[in-house]
Amino acid sequence: MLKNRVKEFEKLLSWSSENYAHLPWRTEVRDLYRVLVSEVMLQQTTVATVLPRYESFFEQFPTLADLANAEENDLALAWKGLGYYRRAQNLYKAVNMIHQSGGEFPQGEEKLQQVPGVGPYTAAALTAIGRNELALAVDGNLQRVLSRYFLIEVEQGPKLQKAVHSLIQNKSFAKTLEHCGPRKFNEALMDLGRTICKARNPKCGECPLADSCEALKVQKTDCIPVKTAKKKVAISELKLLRFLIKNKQGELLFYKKRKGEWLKDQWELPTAIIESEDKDLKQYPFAEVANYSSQQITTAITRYRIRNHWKAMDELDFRDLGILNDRDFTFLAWDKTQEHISTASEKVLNHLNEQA
DNA sequence: TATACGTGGTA
DNA sequence: TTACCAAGTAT
Repeated sequence: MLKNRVKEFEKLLSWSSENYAHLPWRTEVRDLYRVLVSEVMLQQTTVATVLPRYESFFEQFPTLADLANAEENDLALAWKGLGYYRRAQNLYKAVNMIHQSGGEFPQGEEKLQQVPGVGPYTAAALTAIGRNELALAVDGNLQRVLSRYFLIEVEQGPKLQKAVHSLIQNKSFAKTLEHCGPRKFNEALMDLGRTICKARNPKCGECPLADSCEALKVQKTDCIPVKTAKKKVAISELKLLRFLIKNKQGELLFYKKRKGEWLKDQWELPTAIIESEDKDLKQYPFAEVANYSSQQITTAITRYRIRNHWKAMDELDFRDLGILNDRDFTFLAWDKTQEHISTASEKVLNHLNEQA
């Protein structure tokens, strides 16, 4: 019965030929290095966030060898603002591994997954989109589109990802994929998921697959993919104080975040917790300090909403607080430095700069 | 298997 | 404003 779907997927390709998103990484010829970088950049990130950084990244690191031979700090700087900074650290490991083994990417999804930062999705994307070989790159879009289309009522998460990926085990489905062209097929499904078969308010009226969509037939597009039963982690309020400690040159004091902390290897303004709903939070020391800014800058990280306040202080007075004793501190000209300063610290400083 | 990991946009 | 969403992976 899947056989009957072939014609339906031809409608998808026909739709795609009219509505194909001409994104900068969708070149005629694909360089696996570029595919890897774009796939990693796009993980859990919007296209709009990646767009302004994509070209400049490859001006700076044109080839895999260039990135492998670069200073890791330069990669970290190029990644600024993209979030999930571990991705950049894994990407650096990945290109070095591949560079040292001759510059060729491993063959097959299984071996590709041995590359740092490459999981089931990226391995399949390198194969299907990069190499145009038979694979199904099951990201959030494909999970949503295909679980609706085939009415796969498996709870969202790794189980659904596997269930959708297993469609490729079906000979008829695989044949269709091959017939359409793995790259074309995967990209068409992604475009459909992003623009039509959206998580909220899908535009089924404009969908080329509407005639044969099982979820639409039974009016279940709203409840597929099936939401997980477990309750969502609550957002926790956090009030931080950022200390502004200047030396005679007007540079500010920063410290480097360690392994196991948020924003590992980034420089941050000396920071203390003023208030926290999460009493066990160990990211910063607690401190009782008076007379800090009444204004605040709001930031967020994982499940914390952060209200950032600030306070100018002498270095000696700061030392008297007795917090962050054993840290790697340095004075930096924050707006000129080639060091990686955290987004939150920069936001506070930019705000103060604009006021001045 | 559940949780951690950033950030910006939208309803 | 809150809640959710966006081309996942590592542990």
